[in-house]
Amino acid sequence: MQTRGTREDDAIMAKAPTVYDVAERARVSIASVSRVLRNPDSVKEQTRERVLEAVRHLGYVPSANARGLAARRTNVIGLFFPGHDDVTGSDGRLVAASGGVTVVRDDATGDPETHNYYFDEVLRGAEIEAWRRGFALMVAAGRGASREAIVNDIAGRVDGLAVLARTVPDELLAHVARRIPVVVLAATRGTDEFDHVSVNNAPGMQAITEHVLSTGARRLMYIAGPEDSPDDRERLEGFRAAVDRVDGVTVELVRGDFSRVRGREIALGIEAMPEAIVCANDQTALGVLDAMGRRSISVPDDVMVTGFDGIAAGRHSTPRLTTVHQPMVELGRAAIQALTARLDDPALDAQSLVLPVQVVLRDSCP
Amino acid sequence: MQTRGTREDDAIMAKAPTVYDVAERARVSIASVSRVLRNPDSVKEQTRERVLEAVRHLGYVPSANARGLAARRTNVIGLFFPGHDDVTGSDGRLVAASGGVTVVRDDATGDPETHNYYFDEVLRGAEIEAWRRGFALMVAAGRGASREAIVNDIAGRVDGLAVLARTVPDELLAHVARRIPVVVLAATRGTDEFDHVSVNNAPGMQAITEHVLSTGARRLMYIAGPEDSPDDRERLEGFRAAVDRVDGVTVELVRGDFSRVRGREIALGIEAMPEAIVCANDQTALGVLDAMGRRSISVPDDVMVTGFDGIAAGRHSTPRLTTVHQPMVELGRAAIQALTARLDDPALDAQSLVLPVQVVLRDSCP
DNA sequence: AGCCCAACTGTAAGCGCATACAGTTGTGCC
DNA sequence: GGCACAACTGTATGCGCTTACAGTTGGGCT
Repeated sequence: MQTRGTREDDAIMAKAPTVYDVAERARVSIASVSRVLRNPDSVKEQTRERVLEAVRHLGYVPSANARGLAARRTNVIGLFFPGHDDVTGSDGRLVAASGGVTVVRDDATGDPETHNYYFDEVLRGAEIEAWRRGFALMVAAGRGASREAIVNDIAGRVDGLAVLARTVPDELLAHVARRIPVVVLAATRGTDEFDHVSVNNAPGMQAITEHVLSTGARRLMYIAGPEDSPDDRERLEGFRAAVDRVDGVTVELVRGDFSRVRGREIALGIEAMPEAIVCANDQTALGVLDAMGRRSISVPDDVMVTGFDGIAAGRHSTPRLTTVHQPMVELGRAAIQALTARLDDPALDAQSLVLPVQVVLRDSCP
Repeated sequence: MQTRGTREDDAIMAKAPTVYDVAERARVSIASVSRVLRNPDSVKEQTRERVLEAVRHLGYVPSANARGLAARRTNVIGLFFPGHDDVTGSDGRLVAASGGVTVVRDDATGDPETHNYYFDEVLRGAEIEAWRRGFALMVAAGRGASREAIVNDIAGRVDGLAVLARTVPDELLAHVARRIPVVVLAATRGTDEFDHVSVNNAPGMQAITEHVLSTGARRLMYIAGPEDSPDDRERLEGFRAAVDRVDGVTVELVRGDFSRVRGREIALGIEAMPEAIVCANDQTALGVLDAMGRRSISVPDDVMVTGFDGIAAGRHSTPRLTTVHQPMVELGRAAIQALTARLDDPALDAQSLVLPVQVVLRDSCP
């Protein structure tokens, strides 16, 4: 029965072919089809060819579900992080306005970016490492209400789950952890039994603060992040450690929220300008730079500014931002590594990996 | 048989509980367990409570594999995009240098970012839309050699696949498309039968070029992207269309590669400075701005510069970059929408959605 | 020629769930 | 009190694959 290629080529996926279909066409058993796909060397070449021909001809793609069920593992790793709030187009209807081009003028007064580069970088690291190790990567962001459903859903789909600190309620995490290994990112180990991967927040902040103090500055402002952030807490500790070792330092502590807008707001409101503003993250520091630019206050001459994170935008800001670079991509990779290590050996002790950071001196505090 | 909670709570996942375990504990059939999870209202409240208690007590999380197999759909959508080349730590060993903080000075001569924000944005849009519609999102980047394996792998795991143009060989895509719907991003429809989602490249570039010409500029340089990019081709068309409608315009066309480094290189090498440099994307334009800064050539007074994409970095560059904003997040969302539309109705005609763009006037070409 | 063993290949039993269909129970009504 | 029917619940099957185990084949030996 000869079939013209085109005939089946544009068939509208009447029914996805299965091992049975392939086996029938190749005149072998389904076991042989499975072998050709999983362990080609265990099949005679001639048989293998017949099977592969059938695979190609039928457009066969094995079902990962069936495979996962039979093999008892999915080969997928999940990454869960705090959600980008769904601001854009809340009703979700897109209009195809083909031919539509509008022109607007952006005078820099509009809403600043809300985007957090941090997660992109972590995600990139995770993606690279996961596929390198033969795992697919599934991503999910925390949506307020449906968080539990999503976490449960993803937990049933993966062999292991990496979660950003504070994005999943402890109880839910504990529930999930009974089924698959969980690694927590950006938090050092507390009393829980999970693996952790974090960066050297306190020593990093301490080092950059010491650098600031080494310039002779004594009147400092510290713009912190949200109180429930473990990262923020550690950074503040590092800052205090540095400050406490030097006499005659005055500190004004302001609570920010890690955002650029808030950094700008705060900096616009400063009356008695300090000699240096140490920010808990880069976004905040960039907001401060925005404000100083607007107020025509020279950085670093009138006030020095430092950040923390090492996001790309800081390399191109005006002035270029002095900061502590944390290895975000490595963080993602390390999470996957920790997870695969535990999958290989579930009996491993819970580990807590702390990645090194780097103080990067640029123009905002030379 | 009473069991103290703690006993099982810290069990090291001896074996993930299944519906059978839950059913046994709740003294119901597995069908009822399944109903409680999928369709709670179809079960008497009292029974439901017993089941939920068992779920909680046992730490039960349903297997998506088994569910997907039985239900014949995975509820996962895949996103495939060109890979970030795996540059960092090629051997993959991480050293936990806890306590390690190094200090470096960054004088802006080092390697510029290689990172492409474009994909991050698209990914974000896809992620939002997928989960909103009840699909999980699986991401994969194209790795040179193993591309075929990865695409096949992911194809077996998802109900639909979104692919960035030119990242997957046609033949492979055709193979996959016989099993699941495929939508191609950032390319208008050619001869294939896939759904497409793209942006209004040509009209957008035409509009911004017209704006440049409206300032009176007549000697232009155009820095294009790689030749095999459909986006680039369309933008160049738009540029030409604008230029052709005005007399006395001279154009020098240079071939770039969409990267910031290359943009800088090219701009550093310019001898006869044009009145305006129109770039095929923002990264290139930012590189040009870098170069002009270094050469102390004033933008826009001595030369105007425009980009295309609307990445966040352009909002904060010096000077702020005039560009064409393309809705990257919307692109990702639209891809998911197209996919779900086709899943709902496989008989749909292949559609080609073109999203509108927006010319954003900022300081580099006011 | 007969035997043994290596190299293949086939058979069959699940993996954990959804669901059609077949009970079972409880309620309102005559 | 008995019947019809609604509201639940249980039984049984199959989704598409992996894999232990049981054939089958053929070549090298004696």
